[in-house]
Amino acid sequence: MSAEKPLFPFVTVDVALFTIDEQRVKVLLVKREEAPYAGCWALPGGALKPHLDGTLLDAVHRVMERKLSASLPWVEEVCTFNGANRDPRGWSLSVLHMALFPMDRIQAVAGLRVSEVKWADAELPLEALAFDHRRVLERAVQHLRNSVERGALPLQMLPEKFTLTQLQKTCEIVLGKSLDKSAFRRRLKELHAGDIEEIEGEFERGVQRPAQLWKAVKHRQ
Amino acid sequence: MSAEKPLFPFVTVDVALFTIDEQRVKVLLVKREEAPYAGCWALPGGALKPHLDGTLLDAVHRVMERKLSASLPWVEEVCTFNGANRDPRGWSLSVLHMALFPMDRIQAVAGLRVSEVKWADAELPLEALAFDHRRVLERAVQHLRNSVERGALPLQMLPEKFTLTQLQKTCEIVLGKSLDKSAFRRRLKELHAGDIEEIEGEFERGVQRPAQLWKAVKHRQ
DNA sequence: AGAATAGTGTCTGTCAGACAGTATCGC
DNA sequence: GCGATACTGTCTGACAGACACTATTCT
Repeated sequence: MSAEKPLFPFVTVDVALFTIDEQRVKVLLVKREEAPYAGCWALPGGALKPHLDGTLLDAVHRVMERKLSASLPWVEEVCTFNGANRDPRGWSLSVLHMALFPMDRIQAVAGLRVSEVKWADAELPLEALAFDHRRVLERAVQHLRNSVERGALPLQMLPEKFTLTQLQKTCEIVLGKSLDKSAFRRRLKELHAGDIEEIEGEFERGVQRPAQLWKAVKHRQ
Repeated sequence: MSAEKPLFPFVTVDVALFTIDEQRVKVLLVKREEAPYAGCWALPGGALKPHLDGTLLDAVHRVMERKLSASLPWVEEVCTFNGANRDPRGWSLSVLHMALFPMDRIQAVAGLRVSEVKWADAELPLEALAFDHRRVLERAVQHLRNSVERGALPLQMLPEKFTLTQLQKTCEIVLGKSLDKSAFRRRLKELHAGDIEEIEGEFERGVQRPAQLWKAVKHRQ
């Protein structure tokens, strides 16, 4: 019950917010303004505020809306990182969440405060991150990849209207390997018939045969 | 910052401890002695004590050792249950863990304090459980099943020495469906060559051809 | 016509379930 | 030998990757 041995741990949420840009998986990083690790890049996150947040998910949305001025279309709990020694301020418990962000709205975020927020390559975390966020980020990337590997569609990374080729390319970038077009579409028809639907009469045009546009079918998350 | 709106949530660990008995998946329940839900059966668990526990996993082991007089051979974090309203005492965050227990040591636990601890059928949770533990248990069962479905072997539910038929039967009980012997063993050879090994010269004998005994290869968890 | 990409059909090798066959014990 | 279960080999159907073919636009 002394100051060094508090009865409660710090409870925080950390968010790995992923999108796709320049053919790479990107993650949102913020520059820490306060100690510890002031000036270091870190995953966005913040302390749970029981008087404001009904659930941890509420905390995630509250914290991220301040940083994004936009709401998150998809959030998923991944796991916790906890212990007496991972934060110099004391016993901390942080719950990692993975979130997805549409690639066509990157600018709305990146343009905000360039010196404080940036989209970094999620798979080349060259620089040091605050706390144990390097490990945390690795787990989040792994979670994303596993989800797609098991057949989940990262629809929330895409624009509202997208082509199947875009969807496939997104999966390929996440997985880091190329997929067969025919097999990919066969699987879509068999397993994801209820997740996406054609937008009748709308096509993406270019120097080629027009591509059917699709949209995600809204499920409650 | 008032008494009604504390700055910190309760942080607890809950444990779904599974084993196999009478051809069924069983889970350990304890009878609550204190309010709220006094007299109700619940999943074992307890509050994190930052001055005693280096990590949440330490808390799990500390809490369970008091109830089992035995250590847990396998513990895995599953997910959190949290919110302002799930515990009448206030904002609570409990981290669910799944643990496995060897079927040949059930008695060592069940015999302790029969009125306070019992092994209940994990898939027929007929009676009401304290808090939201019914949902919590469902998630834990689902986690166990998913793991085995994806190919994990629930080796920690088995005795130290076991036959492949026992291992297969255990998987079948968890999955709730029968498996093909030939395919099961083929997969063991291909994917789990490093996880189990024969105990040379040791066999399970009965009114039949003796069955080779195997043991789990120790990995750090 | 030719380039470019969308979208589809077919082939084929791989893998997993089905099932039958062989092996080895107790009685 | 018979019952019982351990263990193994082969067949086959489903599925997924490979790849080629057709379709439709712009230039």
